[in-house]
This record gives sequence, C-alpha cells and structure tokens, in this order.
Amino acid sequence: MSRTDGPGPELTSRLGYLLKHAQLRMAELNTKALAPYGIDGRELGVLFVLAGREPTSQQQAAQRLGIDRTTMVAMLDTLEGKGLVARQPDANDRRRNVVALTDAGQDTLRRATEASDAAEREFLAQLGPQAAQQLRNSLQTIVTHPEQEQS
Amino acid sequence: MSRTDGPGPELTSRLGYLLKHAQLRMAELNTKALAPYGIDGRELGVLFVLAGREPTSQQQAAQRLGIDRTTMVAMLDTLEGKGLVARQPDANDRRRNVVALTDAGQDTLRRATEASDAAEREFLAQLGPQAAQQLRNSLQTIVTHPEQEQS
DNA sequence: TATTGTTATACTCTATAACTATA
DNA sequence: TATAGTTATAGAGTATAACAATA
Repeated sequence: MSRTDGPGPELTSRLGYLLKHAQLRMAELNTKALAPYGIDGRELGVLFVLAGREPTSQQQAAQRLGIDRTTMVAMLDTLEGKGLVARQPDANDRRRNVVALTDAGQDTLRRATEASDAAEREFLAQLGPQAAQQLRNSLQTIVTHPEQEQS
Repeated sequence: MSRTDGPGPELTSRLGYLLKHAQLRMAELNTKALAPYGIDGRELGVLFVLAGREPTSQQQAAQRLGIDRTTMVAMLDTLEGKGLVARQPDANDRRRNVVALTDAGQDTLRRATEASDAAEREFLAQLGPQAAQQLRNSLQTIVTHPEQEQS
C-alpha cells in the first residue's frame, strides 16, 4: 500500500481512492484488534445483527447486513463452529432457522466491540473530536440516505 | 444492499460498516458514470497515474496506485487493448517498459474525469458544501497521514 | 408455486512464486 | 545477484443456479 505522491492530477484526492484506502485501513485495524477474540470484522457484523433482537432467521440477518443468504450460510457455519451462535429450527415455520448468540457469543460480542471501538479511535486519531464526529455523521448520511432517484 | 435498520447495538454506525458501504456506493456511481467511456474506476486510476508525468515504468505506476506489479500487467493489457495506453521498451534499461497515454487515452482521461467528478457530486449530494469538503479533508488526512507507529 | 436453507459452481480482485530477459 | 515484466496459480469474498424441505 504505497502512499508515494507526486504532483499532477491528484489521484489521491479522488473520493474513490480515498474511500477505498480508508476502508482498507479500517479493516486492517479491525482485523488486528479482533484477532485475540478469534473473529474478524465481518463476523463481528453478524454478531451485531443477531444481538439484542427478537429471534432472527438466516435470511433476515443476511438482509440486515446487506449480504446474500448463501454468504450468510458460510458465515454462520464458521461462527457456529466457534461456538458463538446456534441455529435452531423455527417451530412456527420449519423452513427457517432461528439464529441466536450463545453465551460465549454474547461475551465475545461485548469484548470484541470494545476492541473494535479502540480500533476506531486509532483510525480517527489524527482528526480531532469534532472532525471525527462530523466524519461519522457524513458517512451515515450518505450510506443511509443516498440521494433520491431523480430520473 | 439492504439498508433495513432496527434498534439495538447499531451495526450501521460502526465505522467499518459505514466505510465499506460508502465505498461500495462510490464505486457503483463511478462504474455507472464511466461506462460510456468503456472504463471503470480502477482503470481511471491507472490513467491518472500515467498522466502528466515523466515517463513511467509499469512498476512505478503500480507503486503509485498501491497495487502489485502483477496486477498492473493485467490492467495495462486491458487498457492497451482498448488503445488508451502504449508500452514501449525503455531505451536506457531494456528490462523496463515505458508506459504512456495514447492520444485516445488523454482524451478518455479528460472526459472520464469530468464524468467521475459528476459521480462524486452525486455521492456527496446530501451533504452541503462545507460537510462535503470536510469529508474529503478528513479522509485525506487519514489515508495520507495514518497515525505514527507508537510502539 | 413460493420461500428457506443449502450446495455446487463461477466470477472478480488480488497476491505469491517461479520464469525470462536484462542489468 | 538483483530487478522488470510476465505467467501460472491460488486464495479471498461474493454471487447465481439448482435442489430439498416446507409453506
């Protein structure tokens, strides 16, 4: 990941470049921070989605994360293998699995979240509290309220 | 890419989630904007790196982009196939190729950049000019001045 | 017929290792 | 010996298509 710069048309100030490399750095920091808990950032995302909610099917969890249900199958296989989540056939609709955190999963979620919070602080370390909060807000606006379709 | 939200521990306010989805949206907008010119965002990045500089070897171009030299080979194969760049053996060091934009490449770079600028404006459309500029600045700070190693 | 979970498969992006030609 | 470009290959990460069980 070189950051060598030169003059010229400034590749490094294009939003596409900046977002890609920012995302790579955040993912790196998360991976490092979460390693002691045996999970990565994507898996923490799954734990998040399963936490503190009514019973959740695999498909619902996938939709909340914005990933395909077939991808969710593999993620749950892994997390179940680690003893962090449990699948249970839904009594009301036997096509479904109800997926829930195990006790170990709850514990890992709590501790891994703290580690990830620290990783986020490191990511933002150069920014100052106001700019950091602004960055969060702006990203949230963009991600959750993308522009209306304006045909 | 679902954006269905619920209450709970707020997956959607984690930086990892926000950056990933913001990056996906920007890439999507770029792809759409650049399609008329027959390139995608990554290829535009290569054109950027090759523009307005002294002669550049494949390896130098790869380093500036932060990608592997083997990845650069494939990108240049594609761009050369489209007639946008040309390889020429370096007379001074015949191991190297000097890579440069063709006239068509210069033209495509100019027009594709305008299209990409429009895509960036669409990406930022919900933000207001000040927040948009702040977002750029913050990302640039993070990407180009990541925290000092602090053992 | 439609939906859920699953499997098999394939595609994209990227990197590592090894080859070649030069230095 | 070391470097630039190349090729073959492999590994993530993700999606599409098809299948079984259930609705």
